[in-house]
Amino acid sequence: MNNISNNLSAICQCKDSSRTVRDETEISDLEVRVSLQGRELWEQFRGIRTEMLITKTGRRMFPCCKVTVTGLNPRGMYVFMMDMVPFDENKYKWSTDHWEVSGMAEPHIPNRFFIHPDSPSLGKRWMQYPVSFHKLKLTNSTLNSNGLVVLHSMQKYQPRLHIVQSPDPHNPPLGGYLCFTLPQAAFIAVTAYQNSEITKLKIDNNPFAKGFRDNGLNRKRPVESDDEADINISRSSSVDSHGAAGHRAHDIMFLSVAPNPLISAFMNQGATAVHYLSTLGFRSLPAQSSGLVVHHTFPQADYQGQRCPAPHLSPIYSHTSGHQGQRHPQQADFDCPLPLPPKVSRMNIPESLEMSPSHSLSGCHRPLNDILNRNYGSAVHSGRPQGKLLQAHYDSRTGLGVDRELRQPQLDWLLFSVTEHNQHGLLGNGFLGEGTGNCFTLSQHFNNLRCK
DNA sequence: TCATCTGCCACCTTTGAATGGC
DNA sequence: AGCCATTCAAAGGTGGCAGATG
Repeated sequence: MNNISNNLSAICQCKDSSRTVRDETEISDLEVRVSLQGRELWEQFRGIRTEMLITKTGRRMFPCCKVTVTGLNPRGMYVFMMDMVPFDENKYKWSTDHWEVSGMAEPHIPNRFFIHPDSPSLGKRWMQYPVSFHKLKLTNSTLNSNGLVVLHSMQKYQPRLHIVQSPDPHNPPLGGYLCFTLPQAAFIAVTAYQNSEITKLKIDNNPFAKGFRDNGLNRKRPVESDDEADINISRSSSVDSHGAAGHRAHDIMFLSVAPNPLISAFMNQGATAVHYLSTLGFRSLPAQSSGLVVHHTFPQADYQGQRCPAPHLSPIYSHTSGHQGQRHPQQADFDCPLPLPPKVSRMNIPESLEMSPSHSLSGCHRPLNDILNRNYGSAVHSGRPQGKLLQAHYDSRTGLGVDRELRQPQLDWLLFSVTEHNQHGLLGNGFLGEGTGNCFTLSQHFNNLRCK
C-alpha cells in the first residue's frame, strides 16, 4: 500500500502542476468504474483455465472483453484501448489433463494496442452501453502490422484496458489516463486447444462454432431448436455484439491513473518522452501472478512499475482524486447491467456504433481500428493532415455519435505533435517499435476520420 | 519421438447491397 | 421520394484435423 500511496502522491503532484484555469474535469478526477461483462461465462472458462487461440492471421477472443464503464464525464472525449500483458513470468505446457509450468516465459513483445473502433467518443456514449472489444484479434506472428495483438504461445496473459482522455487543443496538459487490468479474463495463448473442456465450452457458447455442437449438422444428428442454447447475439454494434450479456463481474482491478500518455509524449522533450512513454504501460511490464503492477509513472517519479499487494478480486476499484486506489463498496446502481444497444435495423445503427460506409465516413470503408493499424506511418511522412474534415454526426436524440467537427483543433494538434516529435526521432524506438505503430495508430485513427 | 504449429475444410454467423412494400 | 423490412450472397469466424516443423 505504501507503493500506492507514493504513487498517488506523485499523481497529485503531477496533476497540480498541470492544473489550469479551465474548469474541465480531468479523467483522474473522476470516479471511473469499469466492470467486466459476461461474468458467468468468464467464470466457467476460468474454472478450467481459459485458453485463447492465436493464429498467424489473428483470432478473435471468445469470450470477448466487454466492459461497462461509469463515472466518465459525459461530455468528455475519450479513447478506449486494450492490450495484453503477461499474467506471470511462466511458460506453460499441457500435461494430460492439466497445465503445468514448463519454464520461463519469453520476453513480452512490446504492446500493440487495439483501439476501440468508436474512439474517440463522448463519455456519455461510452457509458450508455457496454463497450465490446470483440474485434480484437490475437496473433503469434510478429510480422503482421495489421493491428493484431501479438502474444507468445503457451504463456498466460491478461487484458488491460486503457481509457485515455482526448487532448484539449487549448490546454494540452489536461487529459488523464486510466489503466485497468482484467485478471478474471486471464488466459493462456495456444495455437491449438489443449483442454477439450475449453473446446466444448467454446463450441457451446460461441455462435460461430454452432456447426460443431452436438446438434449441429456436421454431427449428423437431427437438428433441434437452438434457441435456448444460443446466446443472444444481436446484429448490432461494435459497442456490444458478441458474447453473453447481462452479467456483471466485480473483478476489474483498478490499476493506475496517470497522465494521458499521448499528451505526455508530446509535452516531454527528448529521450525523456520515449522513456516516459515506454514506462507508461506502452511497453511490456511483467505482471505478478498474485499481485498488481502499477504502471503509472511520471517524469519526475519512479519509472519502474511497482508491485502492489493483491486486492481482493470481488470489489470494484475506483478512484477519485485523493482517493485513488480506495476500495469502494459495491453500489446498488452499479449492480444493474447497462442496457444492451437497441435492436434496430442495420439501416438505423448510429454511425458511432457501426462504422458503416454508407454513413458519415464516406471514403473510410473500413473499421477505424483497421484503418489506423494498417496505415501506420503515413501520417508521419505526409506531414500535417490534409483533406476535408468530416462533418459532425451526432445524434442528438440518442446522444450517440461523435461530433467530429468540434474535434478539428484536437486532431490537428495531436497529429502535428506526433509528426513533429517523430521527425525529431523522439518516438522512433521503444514505444513505437518496429511495425507496431501504437502511437501512430492512434494518430492515424484520428487522421482517418477525415475524408481523403 | 514428441510437442507445437500451420493450412485447409465444412459449417455457421455477420454484413451489406438489392429489392419491394408502404 | 423516402423509409423500412426482407432477402440474398459474400465475407469472415469457428473448431477439427492431417500434415509439417523444430
